[in-house]
Amino acid sequence: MGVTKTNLFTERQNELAKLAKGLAHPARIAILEHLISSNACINSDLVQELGLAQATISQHLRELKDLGIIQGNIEGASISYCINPSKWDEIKSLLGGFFDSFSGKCC
Amino acid sequence: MGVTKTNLFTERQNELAKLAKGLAHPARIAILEHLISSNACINSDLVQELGLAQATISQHLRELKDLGIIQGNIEGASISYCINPSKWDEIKSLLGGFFDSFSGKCC
DNA sequence: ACCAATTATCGTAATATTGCAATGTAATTA
DNA sequence: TAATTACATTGCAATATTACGATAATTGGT
Repeated sequence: MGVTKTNLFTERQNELAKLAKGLAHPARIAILEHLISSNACINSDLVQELGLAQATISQHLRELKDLGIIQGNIEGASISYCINPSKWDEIKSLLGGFFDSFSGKCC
Repeated sequence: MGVTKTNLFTERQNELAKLAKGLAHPARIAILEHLISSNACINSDLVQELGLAQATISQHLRELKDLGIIQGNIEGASISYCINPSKWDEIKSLLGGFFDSFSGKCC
């Protein structure tokens, strides 16, 4: 039904899936890459950089912000978005732990 | 439009997003965790383990298979699914590289 | 050949996501 | 204060995802 049965899964499984979903769009990957390389930037930069409409970028930024992956500092009339370092580390170790849990032996 | 403008992004960005999308559902996380801990298992096990219908599990397995994350070996009437070690490593290093690209310094 | 078990596929309904034009809001400048 | 700039939000259309019943397709045993 397009509705995920969240209650069937562990909190960790839901959390991992939610974070993965945050990364599950090339525009959001591109935004994060741009934030990383620019070491902070603003929405209008991104509209130039990617070829998407301002409303669309704003929507993607909101998703990343809601997940806590990025944070926006109001800077006069514009907003300076950047990576949230602590959340970034949290996700990194959560995903890292997941991928490390496979021993490499199989079948 | 619910349609991703793939052409706007780099191959790497699209690849990362596609892999993340594969992990972007708790059922698929649960399937992978189960495959890891069981060191191979079959669909009917998963139907017991998770509380989803057989058709739904089969659909999630197909997605993971299409991405190359898992592989299925026919074993009599049933199928023994397991992690694809080389693809697992590939994803691990791709994602790892992405998360390592952030220096930790910001704003 | 027949039947049961296992998995895949099809069809369909419910919901989610993506994208953008239009509009709203807040700070900035003229 | 009116115009401008920079984002955010709303509303909507197109498409994707999730879930499952029904129904194939394949294999194993009788």
